[in-house]
Amino acid sequence: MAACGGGGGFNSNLSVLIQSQRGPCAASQPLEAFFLSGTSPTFLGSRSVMSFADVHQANGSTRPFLRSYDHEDNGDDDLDEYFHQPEKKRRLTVDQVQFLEKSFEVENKLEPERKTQLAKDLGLQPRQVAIWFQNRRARWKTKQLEKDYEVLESSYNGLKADYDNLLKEKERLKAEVTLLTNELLLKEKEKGGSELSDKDAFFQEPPGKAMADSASEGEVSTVACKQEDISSDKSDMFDSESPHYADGVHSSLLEAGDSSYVFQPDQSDLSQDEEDNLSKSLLPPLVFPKLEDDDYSDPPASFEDHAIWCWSY
DNA sequence: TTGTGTTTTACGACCTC
DNA sequence: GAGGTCGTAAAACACAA
Repeated sequence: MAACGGGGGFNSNLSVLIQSQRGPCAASQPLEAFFLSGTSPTFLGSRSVMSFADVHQANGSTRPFLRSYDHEDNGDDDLDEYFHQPEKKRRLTVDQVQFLEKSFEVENKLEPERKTQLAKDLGLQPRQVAIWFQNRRARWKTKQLEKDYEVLESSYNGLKADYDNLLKEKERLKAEVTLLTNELLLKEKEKGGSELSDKDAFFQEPPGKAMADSASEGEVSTVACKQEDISSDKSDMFDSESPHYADGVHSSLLEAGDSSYVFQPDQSDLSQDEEDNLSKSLLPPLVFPKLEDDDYSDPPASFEDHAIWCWSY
C-alpha cells in the first residue's frame, strides 16, 4: 500500500479537494493506489480502467482489478476463457465512488472539461463518468422528492388539525344558535302567542331548524321580511322592542356560516293595495350565497389520499 | 445455498438549448 | 449535436430462510 502523502499521479487539485474533506492521510491514500501501477491490489474498478490488452500484457498481479471475474488461477485455458467472455458490468470501487461523490458535491453538472479530467483522474471512460453523474442526479432528485413530500405532509397535517378545530367550533356555534332561537321563540310565544295568525305559524317552528331543513333540501327559502314600521301592525312579532326576528336569524346564521336565504314578502293574505304599499317599503331581497354542507366536506382522510386527490385534478 | 429485494451501472428514447 | 431527464434492463450485492 502506498505511503500517506504520496502524489501517486492523480490530479493535485482533486487531491486537495479530497484532503480538505477527509483529512490528509485518509484522503489520498486509497485513491492514489489507483494510479500506482502494480501497487493496487484493491482496485476493482471498471473495464475502462485498463484495457483487456493491457491486462493481458500484465502479469497475474493485475487480475485482482477485476472483482467480478475473480476465479481460481487454473492455467491458460481459464485465462483465455476469461478474456474472451463478454464484458459484464463492474461496480466502481469505493474510492472511485467517494471521489465522484466529492466532485458531485462541488457541482452536480458535468462540463466537458471536468468530465474528461475526472475520467482521466479516475481512469474511467468519460462516458462512465457522465453516466455516473446522470444516475447520481436521479438519486438526488428522488431523495429531494422524498424530503419535499415530508414537508408537504407535515404542512398538510397542520392544516388538517386547524380545519378540524374550525369544524368543531362551527358545530358549537350552530348548537348555540339553535338554543338561542328556541329561547327567543318561547319568549315571543309567551308575549303574544295566541295572536299569531296562520301565516305566522311558520315561525312557530324554530327557524334554525326550518331553514336548515329547507337548505338541506337544496332549496332557497322565502321568508316574509317586513320593516319594523309597518310590521308592527301586521304582526306582533316585529315590534320595536323585540329583537328583529328575521335579522336575528339572519345574522346568527351568517355567523354560523349556514345556508343562504332570500328574504321576500309573503303576500298571500294581502290586498293588491296593501301589497303595493308593502312592496315599496319592503327591504330588497337579501341574497346570500348558498353554502351546502358539501362546502365543508371533509378532506381526504390522509395526506396520501389528498395528494392523490389533488393529482386527479 | 438459494430465493428475493435493493442498489448500481449502463443504455435507448426523447427533449431542450 | 451535445447533454439533459426518464424509464428500464441487468449485473452486483445484501440478507433472510
